[in-house]
Amino acid sequence: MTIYDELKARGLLAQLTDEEEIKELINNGKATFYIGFDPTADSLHVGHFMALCLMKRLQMAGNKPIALIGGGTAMIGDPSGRSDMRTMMTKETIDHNVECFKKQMSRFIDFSDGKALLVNNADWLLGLNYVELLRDVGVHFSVNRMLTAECYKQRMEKGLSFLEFNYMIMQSYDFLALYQKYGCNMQFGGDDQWSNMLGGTELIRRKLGKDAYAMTITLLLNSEGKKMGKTQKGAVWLDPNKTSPFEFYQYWRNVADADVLKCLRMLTFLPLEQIDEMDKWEGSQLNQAKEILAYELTKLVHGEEEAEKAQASARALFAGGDAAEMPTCELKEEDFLNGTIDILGVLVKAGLTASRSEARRAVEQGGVTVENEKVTDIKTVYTPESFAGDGIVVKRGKKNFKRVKM
RNA sequence: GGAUGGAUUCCCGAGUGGCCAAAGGGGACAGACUGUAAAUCUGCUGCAAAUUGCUUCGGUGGUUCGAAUCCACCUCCAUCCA
Repeated sequence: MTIYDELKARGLLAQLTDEEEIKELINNGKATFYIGFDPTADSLHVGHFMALCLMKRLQMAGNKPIALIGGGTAMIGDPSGRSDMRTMMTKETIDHNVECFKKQMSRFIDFSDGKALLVNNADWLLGLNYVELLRDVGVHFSVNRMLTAECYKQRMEKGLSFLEFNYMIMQSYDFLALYQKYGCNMQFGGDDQWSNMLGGTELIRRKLGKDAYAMTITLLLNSEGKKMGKTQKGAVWLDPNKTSPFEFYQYWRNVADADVLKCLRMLTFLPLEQIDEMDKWEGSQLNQAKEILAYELTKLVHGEEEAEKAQASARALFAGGDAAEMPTCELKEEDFLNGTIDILGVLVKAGLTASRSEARRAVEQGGVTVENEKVTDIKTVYTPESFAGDGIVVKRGKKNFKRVKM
């Protein structure tokens, strides 16, 4: 199976500028392609992960990837898919984020011996001269055309600043710069980047009279049409300090039935035959598929050892037993008042609830369990001895656990 | 710069002097049912020493016994005019 067919079978391809040409290039390892990542946070998240996987797949097929970190474009902020303006980031924050991105990326992509490149567009964007750029690049953009672009449409209602309006131009300029510097002839990105990417191919054609190609990856949406990889608390991060391997595992373990197969195809490296086999599964059997998905992804992101641990913990916990690997928190002397701490205090200290009021509600509604015993009285108190040794397991709801020690 | 409309709790959105911690919906959370799923039903959704107290309705001052509601100024947003 060719790489192109595989990508297609996995449902990764969304839009392509020239299907035949792109097929030809990537199947024969003749593509030098880039994917841009704007350092808007200090860790990559699931959305980035998908792009990195694509990079890896194409790299394995002999193509040369360029990972572009948008240290320059992040100064502007991409309006695509946003209903309001991003908060502006300082240069320092961006620089810090760029460093974090670099570290995380090198775990996934092999950058040795020029097999892949890692560049930062701050290197060429920040030094640009305004008037020169206008004359050089600005002439090739039609404002009328730009305004009809999908990525600006949503913003026409809410307002769009000139700053953000220029994002497309910067991204197009990136493509041109990479084309000239490294012979980069293709750009990949999320489907929400389509109009920005077209800007680049067009600029190259007008400026150099050469052809360059663009291809977008399907956005990972759940069955409700929302972007996956987001929780109430925010994104699911790849940084174990921001999203622990256990939480990461649990996120995938809990995806909806309707989304498991799609996730397996798009995110894992499991052979398609194996996934097609799982496609026949129904009902509660899908639970196994979820377990596989969670395990595979945790393994890819955090390594086999962490994946094993997360899986073992999850199995033990939901089977009602005890688990060695569990989020733990330690109480201190000062958490006790007159030698005791009440259940509300424990819940708050363990981070299981945000406030005592919330803790009170949880207990009153029968959602709190300590050592597998339901707590019904909000006045229940504990002494330091209760937390001695391995501590006690406090549970709020069905899926929030914490081992509380002294 | 001018005119008009607007800013309410996580989001949308009612409220236009006391009965307002603020309707309704969404989301989130908890319970039942289940398969760590979905759907459904129920509860719940500012904080706390909790039948009470405290802080919230863009900001600052003011009127009033009493302000999300009235007045003044300011900030921001939208639309139209320049």
